[in-house]
Amino acid sequence: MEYMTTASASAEEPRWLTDEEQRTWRAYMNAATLLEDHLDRQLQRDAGMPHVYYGLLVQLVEAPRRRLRMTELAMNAKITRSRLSHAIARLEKNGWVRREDCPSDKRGQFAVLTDAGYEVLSKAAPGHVDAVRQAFFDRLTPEQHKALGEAMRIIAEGLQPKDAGADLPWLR
Amino acid sequence: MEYMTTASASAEEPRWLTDEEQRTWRAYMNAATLLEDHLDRQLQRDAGMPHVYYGLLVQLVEAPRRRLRMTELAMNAKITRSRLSHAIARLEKNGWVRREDCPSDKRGQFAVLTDAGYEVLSKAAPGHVDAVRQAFFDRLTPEQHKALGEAMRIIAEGLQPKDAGADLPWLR
DNA sequence: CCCGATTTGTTTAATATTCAAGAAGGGGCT
DNA sequence: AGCCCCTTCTTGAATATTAAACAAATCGGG
Repeated sequence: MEYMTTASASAEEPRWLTDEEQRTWRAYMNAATLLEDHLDRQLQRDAGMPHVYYGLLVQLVEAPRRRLRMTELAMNAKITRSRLSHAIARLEKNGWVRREDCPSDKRGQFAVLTDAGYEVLSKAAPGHVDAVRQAFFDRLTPEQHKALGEAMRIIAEGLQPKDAGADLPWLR
Repeated sequence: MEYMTTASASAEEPRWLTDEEQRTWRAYMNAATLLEDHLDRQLQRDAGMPHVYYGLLVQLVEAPRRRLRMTELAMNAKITRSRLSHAIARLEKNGWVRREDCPSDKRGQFAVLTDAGYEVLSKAAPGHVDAVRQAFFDRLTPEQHKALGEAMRIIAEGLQPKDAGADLPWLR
């Protein structure tokens, strides 16, 4: 009951969320859920792929020579290597990405954006930007935008500690 | 290329994101991805269910007589009825929820939190609150907290318009 | 050089979600 | 009643993700 304000029977009384914190947390969860659903739907309709897959193509198009090592791509996208393997397999089947061996490390693989991948990205980008703007930026004041950006940077940083044994998705 | 700053070949030049907007959007996506992964992992480990399922139990424990109609529960959780049907089936198999017919509408079903469901929720709640605090609230100033809450409320509202034909998950 | 530990990436199975379709009841209408 | 349309919820198949295990290559000492 992450939201409970009342007492409980635990040994060390947990610091339950205040009403204000609950309201913020639920607003965050609701917005995050609806937003991801919205963008998934838009991209599935207009580009034939979910939002995460689209994000992978974006990472690739921005990378030097349009290619990235699998682990680096997983790190940029904040996902596991397993998930990435499956995703790249699907994108490869679509002809939007191909794999290449890494010359310097025989274990390594590059994911490379193909011309067809570049095409589908170019076609989908304007509609996606519109969707993001309409749902997100167009509704926020500059102050809210700024505060939200800083807050999210802090949270993202906090969830990827530099520690040795940190449980990060791309190292699992 | 939702992040592109450069020109493109589209008919109406899309309003690409500014650098600042790109930074905010990526920070948001990174934080949201890492946060969901973090909470899913914590709850899977400590309660044997993903974060969304936990959220369903929370909705039920707060509802009168610990029960909600399927559509209402889907609406509260911002998910599709199909997804909810599958989720409740799983929670039912665990003995944490049971279904009941609605007397006034023979199509209707209630999802009801069982005592076992209440137990698992009570045991998991403190650890979950800790995780949310540590990843989220403990890192934000009161000002950031406030701004973020307002921003997310606006975004969530914007994504569930009152319009007749709106494409909302629980009406699909 | 050799060995054990680590890194890299994939694979299989289990689980979860989406998508399209459909069964069944409700409600308004003639 | 009969008809049509809408709402409610579920189902089965396709897709996506997680979890656990693994092969192969690299790395760091001895």
